[in-house]
Order: sequence, then structure tokens, then C-alpha cells
Amino acid sequence: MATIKDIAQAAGVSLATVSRVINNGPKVGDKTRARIKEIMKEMGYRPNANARALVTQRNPSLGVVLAELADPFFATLAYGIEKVARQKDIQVLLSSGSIQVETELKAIETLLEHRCEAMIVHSKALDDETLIDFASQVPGFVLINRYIEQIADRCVWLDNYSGGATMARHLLSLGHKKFVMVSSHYQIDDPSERLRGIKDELKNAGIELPDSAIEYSTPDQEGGEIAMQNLLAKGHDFTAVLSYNDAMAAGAMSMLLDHGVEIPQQISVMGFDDVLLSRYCRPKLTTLRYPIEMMAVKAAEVALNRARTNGKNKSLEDTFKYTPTIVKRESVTHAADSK
Amino acid sequence: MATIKDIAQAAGVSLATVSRVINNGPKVGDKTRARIKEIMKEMGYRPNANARALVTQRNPSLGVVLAELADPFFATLAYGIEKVARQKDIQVLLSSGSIQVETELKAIETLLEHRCEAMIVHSKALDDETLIDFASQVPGFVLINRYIEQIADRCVWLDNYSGGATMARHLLSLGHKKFVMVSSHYQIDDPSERLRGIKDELKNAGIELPDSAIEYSTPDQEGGEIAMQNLLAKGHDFTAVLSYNDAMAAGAMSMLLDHGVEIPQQISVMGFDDVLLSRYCRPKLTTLRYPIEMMAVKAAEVALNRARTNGKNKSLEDTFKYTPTIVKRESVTHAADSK
DNA sequence: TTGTATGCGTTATCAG
DNA sequence: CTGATAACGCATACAA
Repeated sequence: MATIKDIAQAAGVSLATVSRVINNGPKVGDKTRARIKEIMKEMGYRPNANARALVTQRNPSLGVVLAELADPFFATLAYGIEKVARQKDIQVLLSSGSIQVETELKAIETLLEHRCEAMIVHSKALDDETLIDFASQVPGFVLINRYIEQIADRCVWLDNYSGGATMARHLLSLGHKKFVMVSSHYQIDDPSERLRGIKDELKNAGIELPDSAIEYSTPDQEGGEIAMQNLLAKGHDFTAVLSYNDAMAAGAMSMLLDHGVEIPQQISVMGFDDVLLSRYCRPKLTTLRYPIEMMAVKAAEVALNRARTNGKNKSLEDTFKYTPTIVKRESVTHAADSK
Repeated sequence: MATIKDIAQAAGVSLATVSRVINNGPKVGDKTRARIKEIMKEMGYRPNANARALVTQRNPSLGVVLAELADPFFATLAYGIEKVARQKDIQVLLSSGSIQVETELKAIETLLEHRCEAMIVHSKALDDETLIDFASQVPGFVLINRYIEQIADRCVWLDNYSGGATMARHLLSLGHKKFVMVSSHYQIDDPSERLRGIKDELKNAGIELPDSAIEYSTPDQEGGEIAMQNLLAKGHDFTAVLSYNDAMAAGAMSMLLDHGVEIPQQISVMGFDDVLLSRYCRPKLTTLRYPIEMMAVKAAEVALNRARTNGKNKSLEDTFKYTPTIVKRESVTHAADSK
């Protein structure tokens, strides 16, 4: 592949001159510039990004660490990030961490080796200390879906507690009094925060959500089915189902429908996330909107901006907390008379 | 960030020696090696991937160009690719082409600037010639979901024609005789190939699929709804709906259900792709399995292998054609008596 | 306006 | 077993 040297030779000028026209440098004669550009086309010249990164001491790339690309949730996240990167002419380096300590660590370290000037990482497995350490190493380091107080200005996150409370409040306002919940068995913050919000809100209304009314499983459709099956098997009496996310809600609905239950006439089901699926399934899911794409865009902007300003120039905002809001569709309605 | 030089200094050895222990070079004393490793830990040394790529003249990375990450189809594609890359310790550079000439071109060129040794591109906008030219420039260049005869050994693709024929054959075998189709209005090969397969197969059975029985729209749920609405408005008489993909099928089903049609008792609906959605929607979609993940894995393996062998070592297989197969679920059954 | 020289962090080719 | 030293492709301070 042609190098800057080849071009210089062919044009009968020095390396410096060619380099200047490549970077739109100011001090080059018009005719020289035109001629060199011509030659570059002819020879199919392409600047070597690695060499450039080496000499300029900065790699204008955005590293991204996600949990699981196959999950629509993360796909949307990646989509939002890639969109702003593309628009700013920044290449994205993508890795998957799959919520395992070694994998997440490995992914971040590889990104570090590439000297990405900005990074967005979704980490549930790594501890605060480790993350804080990474953050101190790269100015453009941003966490998504996680809040760590010491680096609050690099966290773009959702208030899961408030989300849980909102779910509970909505159902209470419709007269529901008997609840069950299908939740994720992963030991990460999100499920427990949502649950905490739910329990607190119910308690305010004088209602207890006993542990026996909560079934944990994998946070996907199948997990939702299994969890609901267990709940049904235990013979619980309830008029509303709180689900950790939309996928589990869809699974739970499937199971209920298979048992001849009418949704929402007999039982209401409420999801969380508002992914595509919530509009596809029948009945359409009433859920909480998790503004993933918006948050992804924000994370990318913050990361890139921090990278550019080397971490100085604290943005106007000091916190990037998002609050989920209710999306009313078809799966929730007034409480039926309790059985 | 500490460099190899700093390590050498701290250890009181030469650059060469440090470089050797980094690359597990053979000729280094055990104690020296241990000591250097120790120091590297202490100083938090990380090799600079850019410098390495520059001097070794190869960047062990996999560039990927997709159409639209937010689409579960492409998310799955990305997932499969990233999985094998991670397993082989290869960093993925991801871009989105959004089916536009300039964007796809830009994405590929940026990857070229990074000197990725392997590339997987999904391109519908670029013409054969352009793609063939790129392929000639990088040995690890592979196309996915596209077939170009001159570079057949770099194409991992689905036989859409056969898929269309299979759909038609299945429905015919269940006694259906009156069809409509909801298809994508994008001017790319896939829809037209599927349609060609369908028409040919129907023709064999003496059935014509008139243009008026085909509605084109965006290949998503909303497009499916619109297309079906138009078909309904035109007063077509049919017992089976052929859909370009699952999303449109789901939309079409929505619309039919809203009109009080029973699926599949009155009308059968058949999708294509077998994405997650086909299992979530109700009734569950009978569809054609598009082995995206398997194909993505294959593409990654071929690309990486070609890169490693510099395009020599033609693999045992000379073609990477995949054939979609039927997945029977709930949305298709025997033809009802025609109205 | 253009050219020369130096160095970015590594690997690799030589000698020792 | 270890150490100089020359690239790799490019940007840039300094000369001319």
C-alpha cells in the first residue's frame, strides 16, 4: 500500500509537504496541493491510522464494552453509540463482556492497548475500585448503566429504584392489592434496586410483598415462563404481575394465556424496558420506558467530549441520571375482584 | 503511560530483552524474565497496539460493516462475529453502513485506514465492481449476505430463491390456493429473489401471483401493518399471507387480528428469518430459519483464516451457501374453505 | 512556501 | 542469553 513517501517521490516534493496536504495544513501552494491530491487519488493512497495514532499520541476511536450483543437492549445501546461516533467520524471498537470478571477485564485492557481516547463500558462484574482505577487512566472513560459516586461525572445511568416505585404506584392506583413478581436471578444491582423501589412503595400503601411471591429466573422469555409457572404452582392469589423486564413479562404472559387467563381482564402484567418486543407481543405490554438510545447517545457525547478536552472542561451537567416513565398499552388495567 | 523503554530502564536491561519477554520470546534468562514481568506489573505497562501494528505491518483486528445495528437481525450477526473474534483474541472494529453508498464506502475506507487484516462487510448499496476491488486489496475481505461470482470464495450467503420456493411449496402442500404477499420496498436482491422463488413455485402448481396481490412497504412491523391494510382495502380474497420477513409478518398479523380474523384458522401467515420475535408474537410465527448466527460465525472464521494465510490456503469448501429451512409453529395451517 | 530532521513505541536483524 | 540499531508511516519543530 502506497505511503506518504511514495506520494512525495512521485510528486517530486518532500514528505512534509504531502503530510501538510493530507492534514489540510495551511502553508502549501495551491497548484502543489492540487497536484499532490491528484497523485494520491491515482495511487490509491490511504493514511495509516496506526502510524498516525502513534505519532500524534492519540487514537480518535471509541471503545465500547457491552454485555451481550444478541440482546436487543444492548443492540440498541450499541446503535445509539455508533450513530454519534459515525457522525463525528470516530471509529468504534466493540467488545462483549458477558458479565464475567475476566472477560470484562480483558475487553477493557485490549481497548486500553489500542489507546482509544474514549471508552464506554457497561460493567456489572467488575468492582467499583477497578472501574475507578480505569477511569483515572483515561479521561474519556464513561460508565453506562452504573453509578459510582466517586466518578459520578462519568456515569450515565437509570434510576431503577424510582422505576420500581413507579411501577408499584401505577398498579396501586388501579386498585391492585395482590402482587407477584418475576425477577432476574443475576446478582446485579438493577433487579434489587427495582425490587427495593417496589417494596417501599407497596409498604407505603400498607402492602407487603413476601419473598414467596417473588420468583427468580433468567431475565429472558423462557425465564419468565418458568418463574410464572412456579408462581402458579404455588397457588398464589394475585391480580397483577410485576416483571423485571419485558422479556420476562412476555414469557409470563405466554404462560398465563396458556392457562386460560385473560390479560388484562383477570390479571395485569407490567414490564420494564420498553424494547421492541413490548409492541409486538399480544396483548401489547404496558411497561416502563428505559431511554436506552438516548442514554447511549449521551454517553457517547460525554465520552468523546471528555476525550477531546482531556477531562477538563467539566460539562454543564454534573450528573446523568435518567428516570423511567410509564408507557401505557394493553396488558394492565383495573384490578379484577380478587378470587 | 509506561513504555517498553521505561521498563528496560527500570530493570536495567535493553529494549530488546523487554520486547522478548512481552512476546514470550525464547532466549531470555528465567530470573531476568521474572524480574521484568514483575516490573511490568508494577508500572502498569500495556503494549501499544498501534506501534505494534505499525512495525509488524499487520493489525490483527476484524473490521465489520453492517446495515443497522438496531435491527435484531444485524445484532445477531454482530453477536456471532464478535463471539469468534473474542475467542481468538481479535478486536472488532464496527461500523454501520445504513445501506447508503457514501456511508458504506466511508465505513470500509476507514477500516482500510486502520489496516484491519480481516473484514466482514454487509453491503447492499455498493456495486459488484467496487466490492471486488476492495476484495483484491485485502486478503481477509469477506462479504456476508451477498453473492458475487468473481469472488465466490469470499461470499457467505443465503439462497433466497430456494427460501421463497420452500415457502410456497409448504403453503401449497396445505391446500392454499389464494395468496397475497407483503414485501420490502427496498431495491435490493433479497426481496426479489424470494419473490422469484415464490412465483416460480406457484407457477409450477398453476397458480399466478398477480402484482396487485403484492404490497411493498418498509421491512418492519409498521410496514407489515400498512401493507396488509392496503391488501385488505383492495378486497383481496386469500387464505395465506407470504411475508418478506418476520417483522412484516408480525405487523400483518396485528392488522388481521384487529380486523377480527382468526389466525391460522381463517388465514395463515408465514414469515422469514426466524428472529426472536417469531417466538414472542401470538400466534407464534411459522417461518423460515435464516441461520444468521451460524453464517456470521462462518464469515468470521473465513475472514480470519484468509487473513492469517494471506488469502492462500484455499479452504476445503469453495462455497458458503446456506439454505433456509421451515420452522413450523402456530401461524400456518390447512387452507380454510375459500370465501 | 517548502524541505530536513527527529521521534512516537515496537519488533526484528544483527552482533556480541 | 543479551544489547545496539534500523526500520514502520507519519506529524511537526525548526531551517531555509
